[in-house]
Amino acid sequence: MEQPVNHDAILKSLIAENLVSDPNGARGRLLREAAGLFRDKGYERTTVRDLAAAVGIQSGSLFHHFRTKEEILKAVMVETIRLNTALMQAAVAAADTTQDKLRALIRTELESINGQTGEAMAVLVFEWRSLSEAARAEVLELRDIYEALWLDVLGALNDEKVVLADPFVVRRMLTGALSWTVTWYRQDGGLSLDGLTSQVMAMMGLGADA
Amino acid sequence: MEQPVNHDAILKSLIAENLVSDPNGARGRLLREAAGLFRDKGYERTTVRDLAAAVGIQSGSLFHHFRTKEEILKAVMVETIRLNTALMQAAVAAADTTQDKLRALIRTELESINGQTGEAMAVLVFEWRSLSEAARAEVLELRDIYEALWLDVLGALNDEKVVLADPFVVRRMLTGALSWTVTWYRQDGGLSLDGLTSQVMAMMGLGADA
DNA sequence: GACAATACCAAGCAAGCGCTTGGTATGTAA
DNA sequence: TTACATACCAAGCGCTTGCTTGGTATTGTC
Repeated sequence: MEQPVNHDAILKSLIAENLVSDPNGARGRLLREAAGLFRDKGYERTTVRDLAAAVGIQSGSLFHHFRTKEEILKAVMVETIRLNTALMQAAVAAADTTQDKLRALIRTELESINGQTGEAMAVLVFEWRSLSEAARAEVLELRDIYEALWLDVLGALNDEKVVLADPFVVRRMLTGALSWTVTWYRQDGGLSLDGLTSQVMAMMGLGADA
Repeated sequence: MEQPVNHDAILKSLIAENLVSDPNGARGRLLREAAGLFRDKGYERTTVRDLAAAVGIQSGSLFHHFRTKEEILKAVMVETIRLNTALMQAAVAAADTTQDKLRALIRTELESINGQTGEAMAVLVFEWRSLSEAARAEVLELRDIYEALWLDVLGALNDEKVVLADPFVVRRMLTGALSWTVTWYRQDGGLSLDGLTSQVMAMMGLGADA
């Protein structure tokens, strides 16, 4: 029965802590456009000239804000994880039962992927290979915090014998299933995000629930 | 209780029909190496020089076998779908109950992704964007046949009220979940492909079953 | 109003890209 | 033996790529 946590408030506090760029600022706008381009064309196919054109500057001027193209990709990923971790934490905290917490996690991740910030989330999932070894390690560290949220809830459901499969395996299956929605789900179709969430729950044999 | 269908026999008959290249021939060897490189580095990051070096020829000589680099990607995808469709059909035909058929589909797809031919299967899933519009349409046509196999079985399970969620949605969730295994599952770990299949069934609330 | 820092432009470099070209061995058939 | 196709090499063309450089507006600070 979670009231959708205030997305804007969380975003604002992250901006205040300098953990996420203000989407109105130059840097934030670039990251937003970059996320969109990376999702649509892939990191490799997106040129620095594409990126620059998207925010209306010359390609060389990009390197005043970022040292390399890869640094842009990394920034997109890091800020996306930070935002979504915060959103997840709030959503889980607002839910009562364990099953509700799972529902909240699924719903929030679906929203992260298919909502306004979805472009960045898709990049996080599909452009992994384009990160250098060093950057990958850094991003992974943040990702672990995010994943721990899931494993806590799935572990509890396993203890309650509501979900019988291994929590690690279930989480990984859900990662694939939910992120894959970016390739086919359209919010303006006949299925709402809540409806999609219910379908996922139903697929796991979990009821319409409370 | 399906006896794993004879993989080699199916492969041979496809080669005889000229639907799949002989992996011992020059073309087949290149496609195999290409699939590996595309999976590991991505299509864009793989250069024609990489491809040529993998089979021990000069980069220019590639274009004696294929007109463009994209044609190589397309060939990898087309042949992979053809092989796996045939494998799927055999696996489904060999299973008795509907639930067994689902198990066979899951098991076969997991094997396709994580087994010997898995590299190509991963390419099929993750390098979609790199195909031109025209090639995409052609590959999609083949893919529809493959997907129909799944939808038949999932539709039947839905009629039987064994799986309550929408067959289309379930199939798409499974596509994501199963293909995502390529990023984390290692066959030499503690979990066998049969074990993994059971975990997926368990996640859907379907028993250890027959 | 002086002065630096910031944000950008215009131009272009070096490297790497997909692909072409002209030629040479090797195999097969008449 | 001649004739022709197949499978390759060596060289490199034209273009795009990420990124650099040197300079100029714009902004904030005292």
